[in-house]
Amino acid sequence: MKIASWNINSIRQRESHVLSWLERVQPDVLFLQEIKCTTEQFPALAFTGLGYKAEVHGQKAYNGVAVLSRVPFTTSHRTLPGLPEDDAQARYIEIEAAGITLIGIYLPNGNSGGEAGYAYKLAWMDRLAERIATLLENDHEVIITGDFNVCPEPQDLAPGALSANDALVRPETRARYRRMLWLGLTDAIRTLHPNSPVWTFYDYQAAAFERDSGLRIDHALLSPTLAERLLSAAPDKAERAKTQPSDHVPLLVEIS
DNA sequence: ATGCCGGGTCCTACCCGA
Repeated sequence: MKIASWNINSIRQRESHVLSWLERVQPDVLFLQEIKCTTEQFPALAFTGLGYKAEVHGQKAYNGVAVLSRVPFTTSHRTLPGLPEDDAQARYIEIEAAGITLIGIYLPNGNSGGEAGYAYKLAWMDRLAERIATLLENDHEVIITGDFNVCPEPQDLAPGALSANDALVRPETRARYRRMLWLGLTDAIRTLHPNSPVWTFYDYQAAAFERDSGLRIDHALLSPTLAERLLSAAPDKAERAKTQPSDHVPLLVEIS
């Protein structure tokens, strides 16, 4: 089973990129983040032709997540359980397919909106850990993938790419990421690439891609029995070299 | 480089991303 994630930075700008990537890679499930459109504006029909059914949680202008699946699935949640009822940010989608709970997230960046913006990020991470704990307590097999906006460790950012107090690397951010690992989840990409730089994002500015100056902020976390079935996990760097790319590259995880 | 690009929208100067 091939499970993928991609922060696409506007699906309307990059529909053709997604279509060609689906044709080439043939994932069973692809989670998308930052679709930057409403549910109604999402080009679901374009993917139906390739055999993918879409579930979309859109929002005007910002955020927005979706999942495309060519295997049968049911949708269990479109918002992160535990968040306030009036939270309108489209950042979470959870489905059941092939006996697995699959979660796609666009975790808040936390650098805008001052301390309140950062507190929102931390609260979101707390609710996410609670959701994962509940699923694991109920013996679900779980994969959670998406744009986490977290560089888990110092080797997860190129030298000089971020300041020490950036919300992606602050100690409180990293502590909450570690808490998810300590619940029993495995970081699929780092587990299979323990000692090499792995980037999933390259800034559009200052020729970051050409300088190989990136961040590892998109992740795939697996529950224990899924981790035992892990075959491969890697970002698809070639997508970033294409014309008008997203600033993130797709991740692909393969499970036996 | 606390925004150098590249999305978005109150259509055009400004907000946001990482």
